Amino acid sequence: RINREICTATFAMEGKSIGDYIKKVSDRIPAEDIPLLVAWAESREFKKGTVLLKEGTVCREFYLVEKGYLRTWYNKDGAAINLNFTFEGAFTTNLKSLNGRLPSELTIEAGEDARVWVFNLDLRRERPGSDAQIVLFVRRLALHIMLVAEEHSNLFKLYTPTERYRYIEKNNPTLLQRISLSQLATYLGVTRETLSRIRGKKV
Amino acid sequence: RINREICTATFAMEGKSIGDYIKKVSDRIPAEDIPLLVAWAESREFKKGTVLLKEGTVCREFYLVEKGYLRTWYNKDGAAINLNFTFEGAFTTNLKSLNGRLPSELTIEAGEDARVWVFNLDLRRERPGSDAQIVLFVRRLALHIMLVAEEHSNLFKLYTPTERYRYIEKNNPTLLQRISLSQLATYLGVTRETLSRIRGKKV
DNA sequence: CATGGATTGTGATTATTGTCACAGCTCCAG
DNA sequence: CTGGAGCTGTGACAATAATCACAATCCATG
Repeated sequence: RINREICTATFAMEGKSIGDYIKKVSDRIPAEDIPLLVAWAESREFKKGTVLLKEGTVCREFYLVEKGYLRTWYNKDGAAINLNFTFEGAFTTNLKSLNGRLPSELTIEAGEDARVWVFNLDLRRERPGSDAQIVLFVRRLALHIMLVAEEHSNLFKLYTPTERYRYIEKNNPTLLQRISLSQLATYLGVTRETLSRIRGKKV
Repeated sequence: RINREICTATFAMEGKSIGDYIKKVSDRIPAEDIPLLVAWAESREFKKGTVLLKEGTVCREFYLVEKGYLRTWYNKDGAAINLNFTFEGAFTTNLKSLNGRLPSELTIEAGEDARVWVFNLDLRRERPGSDAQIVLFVRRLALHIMLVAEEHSNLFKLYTPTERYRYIEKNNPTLLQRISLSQLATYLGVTRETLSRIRGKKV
């Protein structure tokens, strides 16, 4: 059994600044504009289980995880189906809700105690002059988030459950270390029993 | 058995101009900028089976279908897995390849004889002055395309094969009329035999 | 309108996954 | 240290889908 506390510390941002993660999304953002983005964001703490985006509300924020992780899930007939885990240094939001001003079908909550940079779109409007580069950044970020989501989708469209697990094992082992088997099972579209058996089989 | 020719005619653009479809993607594009976009695009004809985007090449275009349809597929161990069908009035491209200048893992080809508006990103650069609104349009279009793709992904993440078929039957019956059973099967992630049996069952 | 290749339907069998039940394990609170 | 709630592992069985084989049907072409 892996000690969750140690893992969290290991994966924390480790001296990298929020600006570094902004650059990672868009290297075409001029360096002098990054302080504008940083000034816009607000750092907040969330206890494990705290809901950042509630099903039924319109999403007006996006999030950059500094410590801990966020879990995005869909409520299917009372059961939670996990669609995304966002770890340190990564962004998340609900683009469908945010872009279309639609009530969210998804919930985003803290999977561990978390520190998160919150970018609120309504707050941004109150900061004149900084708009052009920020709009550019938000659009790049949106595409970035969608392309990450597409990779998860392809697991389902192209692979069998066993192949999905092997893919995660190879390309995203962080998930295996930090996410419980039951949580990971819905993320891979199988029951916890099936995932337990896949994991038990030799490679 | 439905006659494919008649269907195609029924679903063709019917007097709607390319400008109408641009407006549908982004109602914030000023009317006076639409001619710029229209001037940028080039109308081309493709015979059934012609490849518009070849696996391994970098995608530098996006497409608006005027007549016929485009089929986007992934080559898995020699077998084609269909990821998208783009019909009259809809846009498509490979955003991962286009955005990251990466060789495409996907192929886009004409599923019927087709007439297509081709928007070439390299051509756009040669048209000074029209850039700002076009960049805005391309970004909105990218998000639009991704959100459509997300709907297909959710079929896999949330539904069983039978539920997927029923969903398409209800929300996208065009697919059932215009796509052959074998092609539709890989799109739904089942074998053609299984799809045949699902279709045979009473609701 | 006949014909042959491509597509679709269907049965038999196998493989995979889900469901249900329960035992064992972990870890925190008292 | 001890209970107990919440995970996880595993067996038995049911449900679902894949695979293989072949018959039936469709439909473009000559």
